[in-house]
Amino acid sequence: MMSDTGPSPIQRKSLHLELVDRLQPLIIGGELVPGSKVPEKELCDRFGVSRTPMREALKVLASDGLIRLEPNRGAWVTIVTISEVEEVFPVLGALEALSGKLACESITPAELDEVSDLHAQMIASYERRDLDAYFSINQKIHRAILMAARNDTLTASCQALSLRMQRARYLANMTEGRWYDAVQEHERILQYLLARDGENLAQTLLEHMEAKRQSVVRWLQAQEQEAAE
Amino acid sequence: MMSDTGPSPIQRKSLHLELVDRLQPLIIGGELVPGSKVPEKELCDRFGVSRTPMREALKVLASDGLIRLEPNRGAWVTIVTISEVEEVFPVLGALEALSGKLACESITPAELDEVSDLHAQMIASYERRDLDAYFSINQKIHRAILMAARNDTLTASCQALSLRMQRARYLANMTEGRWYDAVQEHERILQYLLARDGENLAQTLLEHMEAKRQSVVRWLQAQEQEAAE
DNA sequence: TGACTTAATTATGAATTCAAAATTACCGTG
DNA sequence: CACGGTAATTTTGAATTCATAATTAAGTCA
Repeated sequence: MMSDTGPSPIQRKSLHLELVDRLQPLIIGGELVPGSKVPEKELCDRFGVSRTPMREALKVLASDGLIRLEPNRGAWVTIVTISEVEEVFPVLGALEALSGKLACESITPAELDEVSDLHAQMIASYERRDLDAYFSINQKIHRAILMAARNDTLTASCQALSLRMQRARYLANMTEGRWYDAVQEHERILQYLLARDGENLAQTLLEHMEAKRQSVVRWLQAQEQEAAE
Repeated sequence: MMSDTGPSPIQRKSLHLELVDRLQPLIIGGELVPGSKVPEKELCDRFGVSRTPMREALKVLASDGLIRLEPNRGAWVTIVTISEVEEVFPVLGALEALSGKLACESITPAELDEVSDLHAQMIASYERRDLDAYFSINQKIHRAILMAARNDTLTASCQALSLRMQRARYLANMTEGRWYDAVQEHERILQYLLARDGENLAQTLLEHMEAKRQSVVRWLQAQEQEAAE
Protein backbone atom coordinates (compact mmCIF):
# COMPACT_ATOMS: atom_id res chain seq x y z
CA MET A 1 0.00 0.00 0.00
CA MET A 2 2.86 2.35 0.81
CA SER A 3 4.17 4.24 -2.17
CA ASP A 4 7.27 2.55 -3.53
CA THR A 5 10.37 4.64 -4.00
CA GLY A 6 11.28 2.83 -7.16
CA PRO A 7 11.38 -0.43 -9.05
CA SER A 8 13.10 -2.87 -6.66
CA PRO A 9 16.62 -1.51 -6.46
CA ILE A 10 18.96 -4.41 -6.91
CA GLN A 11 21.91 -2.29 -5.94
CA ARG A 12 23.33 -3.31 -2.59
CA LYS A 13 23.43 -0.47 -0.12
CA SER A 14 26.92 0.52 0.91
CA LEU A 15 28.05 -0.91 4.18
CA HIS A 16 28.09 2.37 6.04
CA LEU A 17 24.48 3.14 5.15
CA GLU A 18 23.46 -0.32 6.23
CA LEU A 19 25.17 0.39 9.53
CA VAL A 20 23.44 3.74 9.88
CA ASP A 21 20.12 1.94 9.52
CA ARG A 22 21.12 -0.68 12.06
CA LEU A 23 22.52 1.73 14.61
CA GLN A 24 19.57 4.11 14.59
CA PRO A 25 17.21 1.63 16.24
CA LEU A 26 19.85 0.84 18.86
CA ILE A 27 20.01 4.52 19.73
CA ILE A 28 16.32 5.38 19.68
CA GLY A 29 15.52 2.08 21.35
CA GLY A 30 17.84 2.95 24.19
CA GLU A 31 20.10 -0.06 23.83
CA LEU A 32 22.84 2.47 23.34
CA VAL A 33 22.25 4.47 26.50
CA PRO A 34 22.01 8.27 26.19
CA GLY A 35 25.13 9.86 27.60
CA SER A 36 27.16 6.67 27.33
CA LYS A 37 30.05 5.94 25.07
CA VAL A 38 29.46 4.27 21.74
CA PRO A 39 31.38 1.00 21.95
CA GLU A 40 32.98 1.14 18.55
CA LYS A 41 34.95 -2.09 18.69
CA GLU A 42 32.09 -4.00 20.21
CA LEU A 43 29.72 -2.84 17.48
CA CYS A 44 32.25 -3.78 14.82
CA ASP A 45 32.43 -7.29 16.24
CA ARG A 46 28.68 -7.49 16.53
CA PHE A 47 28.03 -6.54 12.93
CA GLY A 48 31.12 -8.26 11.61
CA VAL A 49 32.62 -5.21 9.95
CA SER A 50 35.89 -3.39 10.29
CA ARG A 51 36.29 -0.01 11.87
CA THR A 52 36.34 1.90 8.59
CA PRO A 53 32.68 1.58 7.58
CA MET A 54 31.62 1.75 11.22
CA ARG A 55 33.39 5.04 11.66
CA GLU A 56 31.87 6.36 8.44
CA ALA A 57 28.44 5.49 9.82
CA LEU A 58 29.22 7.25 13.08
CA LYS A 59 30.16 10.40 11.19
CA VAL A 60 26.79 10.39 9.46
CA LEU A 61 24.90 9.74 12.69
CA ALA A 62 26.81 12.59 14.28
CA SER A 63 25.78 14.95 11.51
CA ASP A 64 22.19 13.93 12.27
CA GLY A 65 22.71 14.75 15.92
CA LEU A 66 22.14 11.27 17.29
CA ILE A 67 25.68 10.96 18.60
CA ARG A 68 28.44 13.39 19.38
CA LEU A 69 32.04 12.96 18.29
CA GLU A 70 34.63 14.18 20.73
CA PRO A 71 38.01 14.49 19.07
CA ASN A 72 40.33 11.77 20.30
CA ARG A 73 37.75 10.66 22.84
CA GLY A 74 35.34 8.72 20.70
CA ALA A 75 31.61 8.85 20.05
CA TRP A 76 28.96 9.44 22.69
CA VAL A 77 25.23 8.92 22.55
CA THR A 78 23.61 12.33 22.86
CA ILE A 79 21.06 12.93 25.55
CA VAL A 80 17.74 14.67 25.04
CA THR A 81 17.96 17.92 26.93
CA ILE A 82 15.11 20.27 27.74
CA SER A 83 16.67 23.00 25.65
CA GLU A 84 16.94 20.66 22.70
CA VAL A 85 13.28 19.72 23.03
CA GLU A 86 12.38 23.40 23.18
CA GLU A 87 14.32 23.86 19.96
CA VAL A 88 13.26 20.85 17.96
CA PHE A 89 9.52 20.76 18.56
CA PRO A 90 8.78 24.20 17.12
CA VAL A 91 10.72 23.27 14.00
CA LEU A 92 8.96 19.95 13.78
CA GLY A 93 5.68 21.77 14.28
CA ALA A 94 6.32 24.06 11.34
CA LEU A 95 7.28 21.13 9.15
CA GLU A 96 4.31 19.00 10.14
CA ALA A 97 1.99 21.92 9.59
CA LEU A 98 3.37 22.21 6.09
CA SER A 99 3.00 18.50 5.54
CA GLY A 100 -0.66 18.73 6.51
CA LYS A 101 -1.27 21.59 4.13
CA LEU A 102 0.42 19.79 1.26
CA ALA A 103 -1.22 16.47 2.05
CA CYS A 104 -4.66 18.01 1.72
CA GLU A 105 -3.78 18.97 -1.84
CA SER A 106 -2.45 15.61 -2.95
CA ILE A 107 -3.80 12.80 -0.84
CA THR A 108 -5.73 10.09 -2.69
CA PRO A 109 -8.97 8.47 -1.51
CA ALA A 110 -7.06 5.23 -0.97
CA GLU A 111 -4.58 7.00 1.24
CA LEU A 112 -7.38 8.67 3.16
CA ASP A 113 -8.82 5.23 3.78
CA GLU A 114 -5.49 4.05 5.03
CA VAL A 115 -5.18 6.94 7.47
CA SER A 116 -8.75 6.38 8.68
CA ASP A 117 -7.93 2.76 9.24
CA LEU A 118 -4.75 3.58 11.16
CA HIS A 119 -6.70 6.10 13.20
CA ALA A 120 -9.25 3.46 14.19
CA GLN A 121 -6.46 1.11 15.18
CA MET A 122 -4.88 3.85 17.25
CA ILE A 123 -8.14 4.54 19.08
CA ALA A 124 -8.45 0.83 19.78
CA SER A 125 -4.97 0.71 21.32
CA TYR A 126 -5.82 3.79 23.35
CA GLU A 127 -8.91 2.11 24.72
CA ARG A 128 -7.02 -0.93 25.83
CA ARG A 129 -4.22 1.34 27.09
CA ASP A 130 -1.60 -0.30 24.92
CA LEU A 131 1.00 2.45 24.88
CA ASP A 132 3.51 0.68 22.64
CA ALA A 133 0.93 -0.05 19.97
CA TYR A 134 -0.46 3.47 20.32
CA PHE A 135 2.90 5.05 19.68
CA SER A 136 3.72 2.80 16.81
CA ILE A 137 0.44 3.52 15.02
CA ASN A 138 0.66 7.19 15.88
CA GLN A 139 3.95 7.37 14.05
CA LYS A 140 2.50 5.57 11.08
CA ILE A 141 -0.24 8.16 10.83
CA HIS A 142 2.17 11.06 10.87
CA ARG A 143 4.27 9.27 8.31
CA ALA A 144 1.27 8.57 6.09
CA ILE A 145 0.41 12.26 6.08
CA LEU A 146 4.00 13.05 5.27
CA MET A 147 3.94 10.61 2.37
CA ALA A 148 0.79 12.20 1.06
CA ALA A 149 2.53 15.56 1.03
CA ARG A 150 4.71 14.28 -1.86
CA ASN A 151 7.82 16.06 -0.75
CA ASP A 152 10.85 13.91 -0.05
CA THR A 153 12.85 16.80 1.32
CA LEU A 154 10.14 17.52 3.84
CA THR A 155 9.95 13.85 4.72
CA ALA A 156 13.69 13.61 5.28
CA SER A 157 13.77 16.72 7.43
CA CYS A 158 10.87 15.57 9.60
CA GLN A 159 12.31 12.12 9.87
CA ALA A 160 15.68 13.38 11.07
CA LEU A 161 14.16 15.61 13.74
CA SER A 162 11.68 12.96 14.85
CA LEU A 163 14.51 10.50 15.38
CA ARG A 164 16.29 12.96 17.60
CA MET A 165 13.18 13.25 19.74
CA GLN A 166 12.72 9.51 19.94
CA ARG A 167 16.11 8.82 21.45
CA ALA A 168 14.77 7.99 24.85
CA ARG A 169 11.64 6.34 26.06
CA TYR A 170 10.65 9.73 27.39
CA LEU A 171 8.01 10.29 24.77
CA ALA A 172 6.29 7.07 25.64
CA ASN A 173 5.44 8.58 28.94
CA MET A 174 2.16 10.44 29.13
CA THR A 175 -0.25 11.27 31.85
CA GLU A 176 -3.74 9.91 31.46
CA GLY A 177 -4.97 13.46 30.85
CA ARG A 178 -2.43 14.22 28.17
CA TRP A 179 -3.16 10.94 26.46
CA TYR A 180 -6.85 11.77 26.32
CA ASP A 181 -6.11 15.21 24.87
CA ALA A 182 -3.76 13.75 22.30
CA VAL A 183 -6.48 11.41 21.11
CA GLN A 184 -8.89 14.33 20.80
CA GLU A 185 -6.34 16.24 18.77
CA HIS A 186 -5.92 13.26 16.49
CA GLU A 187 -9.66 13.11 16.02
CA ARG A 188 -9.58 16.67 14.71
CA ILE A 189 -6.54 15.92 12.59
CA LEU A 190 -8.41 13.10 10.87
CA GLN A 191 -11.53 15.17 10.33
CA TYR A 192 -9.64 18.09 8.80
CA LEU A 193 -7.69 15.73 6.61
CA LEU A 194 -10.84 14.00 5.38
CA ALA A 195 -12.32 17.43 4.66
CA ARG A 196 -9.06 18.42 2.95
CA ASP A 197 -9.03 21.53 5.07
CA GLY A 198 -5.34 22.36 4.87
CA GLU A 199 -5.40 25.53 6.93
CA ASN A 200 -7.11 24.00 9.93
CA LEU A 201 -5.15 20.78 9.64
CA ALA A 202 -1.89 22.74 9.71
CA GLN A 203 -3.06 24.71 12.72
CA THR A 204 -4.11 21.57 14.56
CA LEU A 205 -0.84 19.78 13.83
CA LEU A 206 1.00 22.83 15.14
CA GLU A 207 -1.01 22.80 18.34
CA HIS A 208 -0.54 19.05 18.60
CA MET A 209 3.23 19.51 18.49
CA GLU A 210 3.15 22.36 20.96
CA ALA A 211 1.18 20.24 23.40
CA LYS A 212 3.56 17.36 22.91
CA ARG A 213 6.48 19.68 23.54
CA GLN A 214 4.97 20.82 26.80
CA SER A 215 4.25 17.30 27.88
CA VAL A 216 7.79 16.13 27.15
CA VAL A 217 9.37 19.14 28.84
CA ARG A 218 7.26 18.59 31.95
CA TRP A 219 8.36 15.00 32.08
CA LEU A 220 12.01 15.91 31.63
CA GLN A 221 11.73 18.49 34.40
CA ALA A 222 10.24 15.87 36.68
CA GLN A 223 13.12 13.58 35.77
CA GLU A 224 15.62 16.28 36.66
CA GLN A 225 13.89 16.80 39.97
CA GLU A 226 14.00 13.10 40.64
CA ALA A 227 17.70 12.87 39.76
CA ALA A 228 18.52 15.74 42.11
CA GLU A 229 17.21 13.80 45.09
CA MET B 1 29.73 41.48 16.46
CA MET B 2 28.41 38.06 15.60
CA SER B 3 27.50 35.95 18.58
CA ASP B 4 30.33 33.62 19.47
CA THR B 5 29.58 29.93 19.79
CA GLY B 6 31.91 29.57 22.74
CA PRO B 7 35.16 30.53 24.33
CA SER B 8 37.81 29.96 21.65
CA PRO B 9 37.70 26.21 21.13
CA ILE B 10 41.29 25.04 21.25
CA GLN B 11 40.25 21.57 20.18
CA ARG B 12 41.29 20.86 16.64
CA LYS B 13 38.37 19.88 14.45
CA SER B 14 38.58 16.36 13.14
CA LEU B 15 39.97 16.08 9.68
CA HIS B 16 36.77 14.93 8.06
CA LEU B 17 34.83 17.94 9.36
CA GLU B 18 37.54 20.24 8.16
CA LEU B 19 37.17 18.62 4.76
CA VAL B 20 33.39 19.00 4.81
CA ASP B 21 33.89 22.72 5.36
CA ARG B 22 36.43 22.94 2.58
CA LEU B 23 34.46 20.92 0.07
CA GLN B 24 31.16 22.75 0.54
CA PRO B 25 32.44 25.97 -1.04
CA LEU B 26 33.86 24.01 -3.93
CA ILE B 27 30.44 22.54 -4.57
CA ILE B 28 28.31 25.62 -4.10
CA GLY B 29 30.90 27.73 -5.90
CA GLY B 30 30.65 25.45 -8.90
CA GLU B 31 34.29 24.45 -8.97
CA LEU B 32 33.01 20.93 -8.59
CA VAL B 33 30.66 20.96 -11.53
CA PRO B 34 27.08 19.74 -10.95
CA GLY B 35 26.59 16.35 -12.55
CA SER B 36 30.30 15.64 -12.70
CA LYS B 37 32.28 13.09 -10.79
CA VAL B 38 33.93 14.03 -7.53
CA PRO B 39 37.64 13.47 -8.16
CA GLU B 40 38.43 11.72 -4.93
CA LYS B 41 42.10 11.09 -5.48
CA GLU B 42 42.70 14.56 -6.84
CA LEU B 43 41.04 16.14 -3.83
CA CYS B 44 43.10 13.96 -1.50
CA ASP B 45 46.24 15.20 -3.16
CA ARG B 46 45.06 18.78 -3.10
CA PHE B 47 44.30 18.77 0.60
CA GLY B 48 47.14 16.46 1.48
CA VAL B 49 45.02 13.84 3.20
CA SER B 50 44.50 10.16 2.68
CA ARG B 51 41.37 8.64 1.30
CA THR B 52 39.94 7.65 4.68
CA PRO B 53 39.00 11.10 6.03
CA MET B 54 38.10 12.27 2.54
CA ARG B 55 35.65 9.43 2.15
CA GLU B 56 34.20 10.13 5.57
CA ALA B 57 33.62 13.71 4.50
CA LEU B 58 31.95 12.55 1.29
CA LYS B 59 29.55 10.39 3.28
CA VAL B 60 28.51 13.39 5.34
CA LEU B 61 28.11 15.60 2.28
CA ALA B 62 26.01 12.88 0.70
CA SER B 63 23.72 12.76 3.70
CA ASP B 64 23.27 16.52 3.24
CA GLY B 65 22.34 15.97 -0.39
CA LEU B 66 25.24 17.89 -1.91
CA ILE B 67 26.68 14.83 -3.57
CA ARG B 68 25.35 11.42 -4.49
CA LEU B 69 27.18 8.17 -3.79
CA GLU B 70 26.76 5.48 -6.39
CA PRO B 71 27.87 2.11 -5.05
CA ASN B 72 31.13 1.08 -6.71
CA ARG B 73 30.97 4.05 -9.03
CA GLY B 74 32.07 6.86 -6.77
CA ALA B 75 30.66 10.22 -5.77
CA TRP B 76 28.87 12.63 -8.09
CA VAL B 77 28.00 16.27 -7.61
CA THR B 78 24.23 16.52 -7.52
CA ILE B 79 22.48 18.83 -9.90
CA VAL B 80 19.69 21.21 -8.93
CA THR B 81 16.57 19.91 -10.61
CA ILE B 82 13.27 21.71 -10.98
CA SER B 83 11.51 19.11 -8.88
CA GLU B 84 14.08 19.55 -6.13
CA VAL B 85 13.58 23.29 -6.15
CA GLU B 86 9.83 22.75 -5.97
CA GLU B 87 10.44 20.58 -2.93
CA VAL B 88 13.02 22.55 -1.05
CA PHE B 89 11.67 26.07 -1.28
CA PRO B 90 8.36 25.37 0.46
CA VAL B 91 10.25 23.72 3.30
CA LEU B 92 12.70 26.57 3.47
CA GLY B 93 9.76 28.95 3.42
CA ALA B 94 8.16 27.31 6.42
CA LEU B 95 11.44 27.37 8.31
CA GLU B 96 12.23 30.98 7.49
CA ALA B 97 8.72 31.99 8.46
CA LEU B 98 9.30 30.37 11.82
CA SER B 99 12.66 32.08 12.15
CA GLY B 100 11.00 35.43 11.56
CA LYS B 101 8.36 34.76 14.17
CA LEU B 102 10.94 33.68 16.75
CA ALA B 103 13.32 36.48 15.89
CA CYS B 104 10.66 39.06 16.67
CA GLU B 105 10.47 37.66 20.17
CA SER B 106 14.17 37.61 20.92
CA ILE B 107 16.06 40.06 18.77
CA THR B 108 18.03 42.74 20.61
CA PRO B 109 18.23 46.43 19.65
CA ALA B 110 21.88 45.92 18.70
CA GLU B 111 20.92 43.10 16.38
CA LEU B 112 18.15 45.21 14.88
CA ASP B 113 20.73 47.88 14.16
CA GLU B 114 22.94 45.32 12.50
CA VAL B 115 20.14 44.10 10.26
CA SER B 116 19.21 47.68 9.37
CA ASP B 117 22.81 48.32 8.48
CA LEU B 118 23.03 45.21 6.33
CA HIS B 119 19.78 46.20 4.66
CA ALA B 120 21.18 49.60 3.76
CA GLN B 121 24.29 47.97 2.32
CA MET B 122 22.13 45.63 0.31
CA ILE B 123 20.11 48.51 -1.15
CA ALA B 124 23.35 50.21 -2.07
CA SER B 125 24.60 47.15 -3.93
CA TYR B 126 21.23 46.91 -5.66
CA GLU B 127 21.51 50.50 -6.83
CA ARG B 128 24.90 49.96 -8.33
CA ARG B 129 23.70 46.61 -9.71
CA ASP B 130 26.41 44.66 -7.92
CA LEU B 131 24.83 41.21 -7.95
CA ASP B 132 27.62 39.42 -6.09
CA ALA B 133 27.59 41.91 -3.24
CA TYR B 134 23.80 41.89 -3.21
CA PHE B 135 23.64 38.14 -2.79
CA SER B 136 26.31 38.04 -0.18
CA ILE B 137 24.62 40.69 1.97
CA ASN B 138 21.21 39.16 1.34
CA GLN B 139 22.44 35.93 2.84
CA LYS B 140 23.88 37.75 5.82
CA ILE B 141 20.49 39.30 6.51
CA HIS B 142 18.70 35.99 6.42
CA ARG B 143 21.39 34.55 8.65
CA ALA B 144 21.14 37.43 11.10
CA ILE B 145 17.40 36.86 11.46
CA LEU B 146 18.08 33.17 11.95
CA MET B 147 20.63 33.94 14.67
CA ALA B 148 18.11 36.18 16.39
CA ALA B 149 15.64 33.30 16.48
CA ARG B 150 17.93 31.58 19.04
CA ASN B 151 17.32 28.10 17.74
CA ASP B 152 20.37 26.15 16.59
CA THR B 153 18.28 23.32 15.24
CA LEU B 154 16.37 25.73 13.05
CA THR B 155 19.61 27.34 11.96
CA ALA B 156 21.15 24.01 11.01
CA SER B 157 18.08 22.91 9.06
CA CYS B 158 17.86 26.17 7.13
CA GLN B 159 21.57 26.16 6.49
CA ALA B 160 21.52 22.66 5.04
CA LEU B 161 18.63 23.39 2.70
CA SER B 162 20.06 26.75 1.66
CA LEU B 163 23.31 25.10 0.70
CA ARG B 164 21.47 22.69 -1.53
CA MET B 165 19.85 25.59 -3.33
CA GLN B 166 23.12 27.42 -3.74
CA ARG B 167 24.88 24.65 -5.60
CA ALA B 168 24.84 26.40 -8.92
CA ARG B 169 25.10 29.99 -9.96
CA TYR B 170 21.46 29.72 -10.94
CA LEU B 171 20.23 31.77 -8.03
CA ALA B 172 22.49 34.64 -8.93
CA ASN B 173 20.43 35.09 -12.03
CA MET B 174 17.46 37.41 -11.75
CA THR B 175 15.52 39.51 -14.15
CA GLU B 176 15.53 43.23 -13.50
CA GLY B 177 11.87 43.00 -12.54
CA ARG B 178 12.36 40.19 -10.08
CA TRP B 179 15.29 41.98 -8.54
CA TYR B 180 13.18 45.05 -7.97
CA ASP B 181 10.42 43.01 -6.37
CA ALA B 182 12.89 41.21 -4.13
CA VAL B 183 14.16 44.52 -2.85
CA GLN B 184 10.61 45.64 -2.11
CA GLU B 185 10.00 42.43 -0.20
CA HIS B 186 13.12 43.00 1.81
CA GLU B 187 11.93 46.49 2.63
CA ARG B 188 8.80 44.99 4.15
CA ILE B 189 10.82 42.33 5.92
CA LEU B 190 12.91 45.00 7.62
CA GLN B 191 9.89 47.06 8.61
CA TYR B 192 8.05 44.12 10.14
CA LEU B 193 11.18 43.05 11.97
CA LEU B 194 11.73 46.53 13.39
CA ALA B 195 8.09 46.55 14.46
CA ARG B 196 8.55 43.07 15.91
CA ASP B 197 5.46 42.02 14.00
CA GLY B 198 6.07 38.27 13.91
CA GLU B 199 2.92 37.28 12.07
CA ASN B 200 3.41 39.63 9.16
CA LEU B 201 7.13 39.01 9.05
CA ALA B 202 6.51 35.28 8.77
CA GLN B 203 3.97 35.81 6.03
CA THR B 204 6.30 38.08 4.11
CA LEU B 205 9.23 35.69 4.38
CA LEU B 206 6.97 32.94 3.11
CA GLU B 207 5.93 35.02 0.11
CA HIS B 208 9.54 36.00 -0.44
CA MET B 209 10.53 32.35 -0.66
CA GLU B 210 7.62 31.52 -2.92
CA ALA B 211 8.60 34.30 -5.29
CA LYS B 212 12.19 33.14 -5.24
CA ARG B 213 11.06 29.62 -5.99
CA GLN B 214 9.12 30.80 -9.01
CA SER B 215 12.01 32.85 -10.25
CA VAL B 216 14.46 29.99 -9.94
CA VAL B 217 12.10 27.51 -11.57
CA ARG B 218 11.51 29.86 -14.49
CA TRP B 219 15.22 30.20 -14.96
CA LEU B 220 15.76 26.46 -14.82
CA GLN B 221 12.99 25.92 -17.36
CA ALA B 222 14.65 28.43 -19.65
CA GLN B 223 17.94 26.57 -19.20
CA GLU B 224 16.26 23.31 -20.13
CA GLN B 225 14.82 24.92 -23.23
CA GLU B 226 18.23 26.24 -24.14
CA ALA B 227 19.87 22.87 -23.65
CA ALA B 228 17.30 21.19 -25.87
CA GLU B 229 18.33 23.32 -28.83
C1' DT C 1 46.96 6.66 53.24
C1' DG C 2 46.70 9.76 49.51
C1' DA C 3 48.28 12.94 46.08
C1' DC C 4 51.50 13.13 42.24
C1' DT C 5 54.59 10.92 38.56
C1' DT C 6 55.56 7.98 35.33
C1' DA C 7 55.09 3.67 32.71
C1' DA C 8 51.93 0.29 30.40
C1' DT C 9 47.81 -0.31 28.05
C1' DT C 10 44.13 0.84 25.24
C1' DA C 11 41.51 3.62 21.99
C1' DT C 12 41.47 6.79 18.35
C1' DG C 13 42.58 9.04 13.84
C1' DA C 14 44.36 8.50 9.68
C1' DA C 15 47.49 6.21 6.18
C1' DT C 16 48.22 2.15 3.85
C1' DT C 17 47.14 -2.19 1.84
C1' DC C 18 44.34 -5.48 -0.57
C1' DA C 19 40.38 -7.73 -2.92
C1' DA C 20 36.65 -6.85 -5.86
C1' DA C 21 34.23 -4.10 -9.12
C1' DA C 22 34.18 -1.03 -12.91
C1' DT C 23 36.34 1.13 -16.64
C1' DT C 24 39.35 1.35 -20.35
C1' DA C 25 42.30 -0.59 -23.85
C1' DC C 26 43.09 -4.04 -26.93
C1' DC C 27 42.06 -7.44 -30.33
C1' DG C 28 39.77 -10.67 -33.38
C1' DT C 29 35.84 -11.50 -36.30
C1' DG C 30 32.10 -10.57 -39.39
C1' DC D 1 34.97 -0.29 -40.00
C1' DA D 2 31.72 -1.65 -36.47
C1' DC D 3 30.72 -4.89 -33.03
C1' DG D 4 31.54 -8.15 -29.25
C1' DG D 5 34.45 -10.11 -26.13
C1' DT D 6 38.65 -10.50 -23.31
C1' DA D 7 42.70 -8.72 -20.83
C1' DA D 8 45.00 -4.77 -18.52
C1' DT D 9 44.32 -0.86 -15.77
C1' DT D 10 42.12 2.01 -12.66
C1' DT D 11 38.91 2.96 -9.08
C1' DT D 12 36.34 1.73 -5.26
C1' DG D 13 35.11 -0.38 -0.71
C1' DA D 14 36.69 -2.10 3.23
C1' DA D 15 40.30 -4.38 6.23
C1' DT D 16 44.57 -3.71 8.18
C1' DT D 17 48.37 -1.24 9.99
C1' DC D 18 50.64 2.39 12.43
C1' DA D 19 51.50 6.74 15.00
C1' DT D 20 49.57 9.41 18.49
C1' DA D 21 46.54 10.74 22.13
C1' DA D 22 44.01 9.33 26.13
C1' DT D 23 43.24 6.31 29.82
C1' DT D 24 44.47 3.18 33.23
C1' DA D 25 47.79 1.01 36.29
C1' DA D 26 51.82 1.06 39.00
C1' DG D 27 55.03 3.11 41.73
C1' DT D 28 57.05 6.96 44.59
C1' DC D 29 57.29 9.91 48.33
C1' DA D 30 55.41 13.06 51.81
